[in-house]
Amino acid sequence: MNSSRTADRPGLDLVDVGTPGCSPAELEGAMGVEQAAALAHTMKALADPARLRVLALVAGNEGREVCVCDLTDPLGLSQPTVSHHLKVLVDAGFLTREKRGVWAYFSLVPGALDAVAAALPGVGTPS
Amino acid sequence: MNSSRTADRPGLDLVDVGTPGCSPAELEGAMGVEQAAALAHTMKALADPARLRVLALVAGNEGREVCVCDLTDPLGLSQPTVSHHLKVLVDAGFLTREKRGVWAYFSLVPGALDAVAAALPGVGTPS
DNA sequence: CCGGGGTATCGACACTCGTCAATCCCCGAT
DNA sequence: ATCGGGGATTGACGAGTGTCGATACCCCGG
Repeated sequence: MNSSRTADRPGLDLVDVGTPGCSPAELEGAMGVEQAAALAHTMKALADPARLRVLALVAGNEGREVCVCDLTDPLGLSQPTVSHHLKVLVDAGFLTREKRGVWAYFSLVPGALDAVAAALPGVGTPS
Repeated sequence: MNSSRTADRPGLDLVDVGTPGCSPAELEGAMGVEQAAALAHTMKALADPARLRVLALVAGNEGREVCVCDLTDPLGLSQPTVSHHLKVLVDAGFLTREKRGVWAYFSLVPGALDAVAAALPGVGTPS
């Protein structure tokens, strides 16, 4: 817990003596804790170079479906690692996995990236 | 290094015999390694509940500038932790720090969030 | 029925990251 | 000049994560 905060902020010491100037809990726009955790969890799935490249590769070959063995070489990662990243992306709702026979084809969920982009705080709040 | 990949994928063995079916490096839209690393580094700054709430708080109080002591209470974090998160956000280019006297006021950089949202692979690429 | 090959899972390891207590710095006020 | 207080930095620790090798699964072809 934080202590102190006994000094007044200059130019704001007018309202009340009880409010010491830092407006302790008067801030608005506070994103809920669960909402922030959920969004952070979703963005953690994107905050990785390998996964971003996976998305770029899948997005760039939207017509042709992409399997795991297509990604190991361009990414320079081992097959278990690529499979792990794909699982993370599928679990986050960015990709869909369609297993036909032995091969697993991945395609990106339309609108998933846009939903994340729109959920960022302050995107539609200019000044 | 990955090995094998000797079998052909069904229905795609038509282009060339030299390409064994998984089209080793024929994928397009491959984001550069540095570019992916930079974007991932930027998104890592956003992939945290505390930092997302900081941005929401700053964005929700655009008119009133926000100092560190304003954030410790709503976030429930200690002052060093809040300062650390603010440093990360400033370093990532999402916030600007303006120190007037003893107090440090933070305001968000307009367009920074939108730039990240636009840099996501496949945002403007619907099918 | 058996073998091969693509894929997913497991265990382990190294590295990064979020958090706090303690401390230091720096500016304004007295 | 001295004091007080807001903010940044340091050091440390626990949790989370990316990576790989080894292995298990499972479907298809012969």
